[in-house]
Amino acid sequence: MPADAGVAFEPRKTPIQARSTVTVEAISEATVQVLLSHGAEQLTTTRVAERAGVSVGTLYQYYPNKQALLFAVLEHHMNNVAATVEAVCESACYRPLGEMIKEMVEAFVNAKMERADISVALYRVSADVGGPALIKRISQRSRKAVEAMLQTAPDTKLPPDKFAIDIMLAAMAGAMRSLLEAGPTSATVRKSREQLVLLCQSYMAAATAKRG
Amino acid sequence: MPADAGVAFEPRKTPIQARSTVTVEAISEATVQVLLSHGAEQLTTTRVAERAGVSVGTLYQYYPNKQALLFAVLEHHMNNVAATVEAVCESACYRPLGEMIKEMVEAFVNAKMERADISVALYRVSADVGGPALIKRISQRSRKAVEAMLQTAPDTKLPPDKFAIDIMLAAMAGAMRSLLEAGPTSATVRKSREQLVLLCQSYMAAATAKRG
DNA sequence: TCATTAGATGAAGGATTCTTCAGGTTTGGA
DNA sequence: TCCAAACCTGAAGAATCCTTCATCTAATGA
Repeated sequence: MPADAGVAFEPRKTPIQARSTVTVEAISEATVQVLLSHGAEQLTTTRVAERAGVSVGTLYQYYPNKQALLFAVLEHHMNNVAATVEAVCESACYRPLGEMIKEMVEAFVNAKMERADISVALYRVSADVGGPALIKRISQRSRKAVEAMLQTAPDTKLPPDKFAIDIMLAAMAGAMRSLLEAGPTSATVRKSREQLVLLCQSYMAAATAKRG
Repeated sequence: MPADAGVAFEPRKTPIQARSTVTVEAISEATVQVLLSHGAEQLTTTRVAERAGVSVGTLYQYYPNKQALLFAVLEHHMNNVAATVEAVCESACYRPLGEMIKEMVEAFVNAKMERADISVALYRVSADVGGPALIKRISQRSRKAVEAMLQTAPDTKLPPDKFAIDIMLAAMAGAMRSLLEAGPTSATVRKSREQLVLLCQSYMAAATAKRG
């Protein structure tokens, strides 16, 4: 059985006073900072607390354990990206298929690049914290958003396949991961974004029969 | 700086007698077994040695540290997959573009599925062992093989772009990872393989101008 | 003002793991 | 047969790290 079965991830205490709200945010931000400066391997609860300017005990008042802390940061980051994609999906309804895809893919790439360093740091953490399960959950949300958008496309005949959308999103995310981990230049990013758009466009065009 | 900077990965001693060759293989295999039965988190050098039927000391005679052990297993697995892809690329030269891609993608999917359990276990380990660097190295090998194959395609005009091939391979691997981590049924695998072929075919068709 | 609750502290407990090394066993050749 | 090299052993050293809890301080409201 996987190591992380049945560990509590829920926060232990909810901030009530303004003071503790600040503390919790400081801890969250410190986690990212430590991840960036020391790497996942060297991230200890003590170090995070230090960086946040609080004591370890305080950290454990809001996060039941180290995993929960990392999970919270991962979740926050992924929610950000997913929310961005969902927003774009809504605003791109009723446009031609190619444009929809372009908007969506570019939004995704841009959201990831916005905090490229954090993305890379979190890749290293993801596996130890139940990342795959979280990814599955969030991917599903994104898939629904994309699916809803595609159904409003004027130039497709077949209803877009759930399965195909999943594949497309996984491919997009996978290519992006590979790109981020390679430490891309801004020129590389531009070119990748363009190619990724083409990739998704051609696949979706092939997966949904065209009318005219 | 990343945690794993400057650690020795080279084997400490090379097996000479037949006895030690057996030992090293037993350790390698035991690593995979422990990975599968206990997960990456619970993998300790002592447990691996136990499973291999040797003492920890013996393990450290051939692997300088735990990372090196995991890295060796990861490298072995990835080399396997890469070699399979390269072989197929050679044998599919001079065929129409679509067929080439189909052969290549199916070979990749099949190779990954062959040892699906190991693949999943290794995903969890990859980040802690310098996986990204290894992936980069091996991807490059695969890309060259694919590139060479594509240049023999009779029905393309533009020379296939290095960059585009990288994107395609990363997308393919990323989608496959997502699939494997979801624990697919054999029906899902079949459908995914088919869709992945379509994804790569349509992208490559779009990226290389056609003649007839 | 004072009692009550929220919040913070950090030394110490407890547990685990990686890795070494001094000494024993096996192998292969002379 | 005998020795040197190869190989194996596993208890113990050493280093971390996670997490707790008794205690202290700050805020709230009556």
